[in-house]
Amino acid sequence: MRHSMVSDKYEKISALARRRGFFWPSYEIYGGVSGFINWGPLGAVMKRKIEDKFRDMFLRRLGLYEIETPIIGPEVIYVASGHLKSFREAMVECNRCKKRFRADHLLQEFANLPSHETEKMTLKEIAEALKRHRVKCPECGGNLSAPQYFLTMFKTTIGPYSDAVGYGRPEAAQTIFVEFKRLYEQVREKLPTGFAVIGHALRNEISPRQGPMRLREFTIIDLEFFVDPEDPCCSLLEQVEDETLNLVLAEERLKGSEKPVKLTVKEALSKGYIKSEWQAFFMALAKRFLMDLGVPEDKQRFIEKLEWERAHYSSQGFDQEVYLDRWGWVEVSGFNDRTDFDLRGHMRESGVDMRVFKPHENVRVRKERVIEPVISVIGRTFKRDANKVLDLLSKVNPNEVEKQFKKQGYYMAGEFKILPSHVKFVEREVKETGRRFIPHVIEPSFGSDRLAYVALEYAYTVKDGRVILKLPRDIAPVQLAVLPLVQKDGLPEKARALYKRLIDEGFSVEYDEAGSIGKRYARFDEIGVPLCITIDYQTLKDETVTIRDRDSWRQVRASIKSLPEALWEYFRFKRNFEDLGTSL
RNA sequence: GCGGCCGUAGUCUAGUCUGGUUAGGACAUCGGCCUCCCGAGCCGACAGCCCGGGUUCAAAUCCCGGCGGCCGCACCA
Repeated sequence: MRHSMVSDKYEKISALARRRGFFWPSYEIYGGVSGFINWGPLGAVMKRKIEDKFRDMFLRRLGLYEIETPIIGPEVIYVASGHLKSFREAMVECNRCKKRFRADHLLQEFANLPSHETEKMTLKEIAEALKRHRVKCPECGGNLSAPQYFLTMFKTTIGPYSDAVGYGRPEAAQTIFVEFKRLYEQVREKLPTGFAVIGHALRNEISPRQGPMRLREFTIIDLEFFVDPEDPCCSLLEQVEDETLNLVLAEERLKGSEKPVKLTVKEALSKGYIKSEWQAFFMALAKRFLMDLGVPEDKQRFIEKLEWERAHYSSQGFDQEVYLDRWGWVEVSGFNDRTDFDLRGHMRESGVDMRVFKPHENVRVRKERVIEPVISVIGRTFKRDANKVLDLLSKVNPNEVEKQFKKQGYYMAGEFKILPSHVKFVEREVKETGRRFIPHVIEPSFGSDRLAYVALEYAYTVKDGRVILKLPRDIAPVQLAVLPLVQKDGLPEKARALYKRLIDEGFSVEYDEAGSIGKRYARFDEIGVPLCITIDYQTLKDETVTIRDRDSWRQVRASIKSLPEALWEYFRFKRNFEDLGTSL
């Protein structure tokens, strides 16, 4: 961290963003509330174009789908997802110096309790343990307050006078899991398949700062990709297998180093560093995504999360980080193997079977040894409990029962002693038409606001003391500016006609005749308009215009007639600037 | 949430210590003049003491509280 009196890039970008309408803090006229920002006229368009780029790369091209779901959800959802338990921390405050600490950290440090133990403790148990081990404030030795939970979900009630508790979603993922059964039917029971939500999420951060980087309300892009755990191969791997990734592995981090290794996707998988092929695939895609947003590959890395850093649902996780001028490495996306954790949780709480059925290629007939209870004997022996016993026996493993019979002459099914006379073992033919299982989930998740900020930071350049936002042409909020060279001799009229024409062709265009031509170029450079089209005296003679490139300030001359098609190709990266006309 | 520093037009800033005329300037913006390709020049306009309370004849200035920002601590599932 730097103590800069000189303003850093973040400050410069914030100032520009506020002045020109990319982003700024919300509710400023009432003093502002930290953790909330507005995206302005330019920022909202740019952010939407970034989200559209995600839609193109991750959904359209892969045949996956986007859905739109509510932000508020009933409490049970966050019971099932584990957030109500995990999305909070027991904290204590020192009565003397007022410093606050995580209670579990204190217990681990001063009472030598392992983390898996402190994790399970209730508030009461934590309070007792703190007392028992005489834990004091590690800073000043003062007495600590009773532990209290701080829940980082926004809580509300649903309906008037209702005691139905609801929460703002801290991630959009749960709204997908909850609907999985129906969605799976709608895509005609296809696996693998995936659904994305691009929408707001809420997290009641204790003390958010850092402008658009850490918000209480932000746009999350969650893609939940469902796979058969027994068929985890990625069918699209060849598209990315030679893509290189900068990986900071957990084993390296445990040694206290953050040295990245540069490996191809293929290598990272074969060495077992990335456990899931689909995870690796999405990471590679994310790398390309960020490169397309202007972040060079050496400013990107994937850092493997250590066990205790991972979310409660994750079995392996990488964060994609981008190097930023002010904060160093900052997370822009996360890749988690969520296994069947979430669907299993919703099965448990709702009682709905979320398993999918996958038919075998051929119906298999298998001989199976099963337990057949001798009902008459069981009835006589267990009387009232007979049904309970039958239920238990239907779930036991026959081989295990047989083993116990051989070993000790009986088998304990719960509290009931089963004797060999209670059951028969029979060979039965079982037709296996398929299998039922809970799909596993690979989740790429992006913070849209961070992506937008990152794109701005990497676009921000200074040339001859002037700011140029070198935004990739497909996310620039304004595509074209049409400018009469001077404000007389019929040039404005000619320019306005061209402006209308280009608007009609579907471009986002600005018209501007105020001030000198240089001043206007500068203004449009500052908001990242890729091309300026200038109407000059030559235009009046031969219907040609100059097109000026934002980044090189070079110009070409082109006929008005050729513009619409050429420009469409340019903005789809099918044509270079030099090929828009003849060089000047 | 704690501590330190800070808060004057859209932006940057003078003035605050030592209370006192109409809060001064620059850039930006808008209008006009000028202008044949890179924030040119001239004229004019718009626009400000974070909010609340207190002290005082008088508060941008002193005091208290709040809000916000930056940095550090903590937090970031």
